[in-house]
Amino acid sequence: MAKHLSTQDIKLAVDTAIFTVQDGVFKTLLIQMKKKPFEGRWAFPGGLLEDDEACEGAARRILAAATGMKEAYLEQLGTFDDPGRDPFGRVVSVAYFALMPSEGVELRTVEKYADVRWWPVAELPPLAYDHREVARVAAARIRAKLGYTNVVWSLLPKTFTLADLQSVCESILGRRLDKRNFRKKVLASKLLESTGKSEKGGAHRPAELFRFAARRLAHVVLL
Amino acid sequence: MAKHLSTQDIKLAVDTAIFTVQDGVFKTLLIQMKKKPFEGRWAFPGGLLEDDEACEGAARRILAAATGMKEAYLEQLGTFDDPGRDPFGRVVSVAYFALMPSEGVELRTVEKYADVRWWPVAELPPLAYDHREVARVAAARIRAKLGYTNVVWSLLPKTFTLADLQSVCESILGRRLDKRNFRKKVLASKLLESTGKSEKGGAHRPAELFRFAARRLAHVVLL
DNA sequence: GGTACTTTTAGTTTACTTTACACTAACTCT
DNA sequence: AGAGTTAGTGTAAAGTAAACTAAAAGTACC
Repeated sequence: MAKHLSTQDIKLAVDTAIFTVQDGVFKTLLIQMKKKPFEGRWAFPGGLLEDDEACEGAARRILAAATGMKEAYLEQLGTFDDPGRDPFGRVVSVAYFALMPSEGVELRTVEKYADVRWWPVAELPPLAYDHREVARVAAARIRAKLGYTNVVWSLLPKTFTLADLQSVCESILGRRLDKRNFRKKVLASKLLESTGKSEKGGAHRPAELFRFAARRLAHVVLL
Repeated sequence: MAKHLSTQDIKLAVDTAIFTVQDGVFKTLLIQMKKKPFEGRWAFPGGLLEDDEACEGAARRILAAATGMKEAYLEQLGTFDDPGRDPFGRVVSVAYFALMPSEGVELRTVEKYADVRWWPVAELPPLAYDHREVARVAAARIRAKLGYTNVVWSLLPKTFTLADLQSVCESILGRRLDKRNFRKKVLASKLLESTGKSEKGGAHRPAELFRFAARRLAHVVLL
C-alpha cells in the first residue's frame, strides 16, 4: 500500500566483479575512482544501465571495456540496494561476477578511472560504496560453486595440465588438495579429454595437456 | 561508455514469490490481475519500489499484505530485467522468495486483485510477465537449499512430528525418503529438540513433538 | 654419458557415509 | 479383546572419501 505516489527517482546501475587466478593467486579487478567523494578509492567497474539495455548486456559491456575480453563466464550475483549505499542518491546496483583466464588479458585504463589493477582477493584495499560486501558475497559464491559445478573451466586457458587445474582450485579454496585423489576424481568425471600433446619446458617429466570436453556449466561434484 | 545520456526511464519493482506446503502439496501464492493486458492472468504479488524503501522491506510489505504474516523466511532470488518483460514499459523486477508454514494463514484479497490463491507448484496456470521463469528459478533454489541448509524450519509450525517434517521434505523434493534413515540423520544433526509432549488424536500410536533448537539459517547436510 | 633433480603418473587400504530393508510398540475404534 | 493404524528402532552391504608411497620421464649439470 503506497502511502505516497512513488516518484521513482531511483537509478539502476550494473557492477561487474571480475575474477581470475594469476600466478597461483585468486584476484579481482578493481578500478580506482577519480570523482569525489570516492577520489582515490577502489571499486568494481560499473555504470548506469542504459535504456533498453539488458543488465547482462551491460555487464558484458563493462567486462569488455575493462579487459578487452569478450569470453568469460558471467552470472548475476544479486542486487544491492541499501538506500545509503551511494552518496549521490538512490542508486540500486545489479551486481554480476565474471570468471576468466588471466592469460592474454591486457587491462585498459580508461579516461574515467585513475587506474585499473588486479588485487588479491585476500588483500583488498578499502572499497567504495558497498563493494566490500559485494566482494564477500561473490567470493563465497565462487568457492561454493567450485564444489558442485565445473565452472573452473572458465578460469583456465584452452589447454592445461592437471597440475594447472589443481593449482587454480587450490588458489580459490585457499587449501591444498591431495594430488592423487584430485586426479582420480577429475578424470573419472569425464569432463576432460586429452589433447595428446604434452607440456615441455621444465626440468622434469612433461605433463599431459588436457582440454575441457564441453565449456558449459554442469553440476558435478569435483572436490 | 554511454553513447547517449541515460534517461533512466526505468522503473523498479519488487515481486515476492511465497511458498508453503499445505496438505502435503508444495504450493505458491498467486494473485489474479485485474488490469489489462493481463486481465484474469495470475502472477506473483508485487509492486513498485517506494522511494527510500529497501527492496527487502518492500518484499516484506508485499508478503504481509497478501498473507497477514510477518514471520517468514525471505531471500533475494534475483533480478529479472528483460526489456520486453513488461508491456507497460521498462520495469526491472527484483524478485524475492518467501517460505512460511500454511497453518494460520488467511489469504487477503485486496481491491487491487481479482483473487488470491495457493497453487500447486507442479500445476501452475499461465502466468503474467516472466513469472513462469521466476517460478522455475525459485523452485529450483528452494529444492537445492533444502539439501544443504536447514531452511525447512520456515515451513513448519512451532512444534511438529518427525512424520510432518519428512512429509514437507518429500512434498518439495517430489520423491519419497526412507523413514528410518531420515530420522537417523535429522536426529543426529542436533537441530531438533524434543518438547516432551506428543501428538494425540489419531487412531494409532502418538508421535513425539519436536521443535527446532534454533530458527536460523545454517549450512547442514540434511538429505 | 651418467647421475642427480624435479614433476608426473598410478593403485590399495582404511575409515566413513549412504542405502536398503522388516518388525514391534502404542494408541483408537468397534 | 481384537483389528486397524501410525510411530519407532538396528544392522548389514555397498559405495564414497581419505590417506598414503614408489616408479617413470624428462632436464641440468658435471
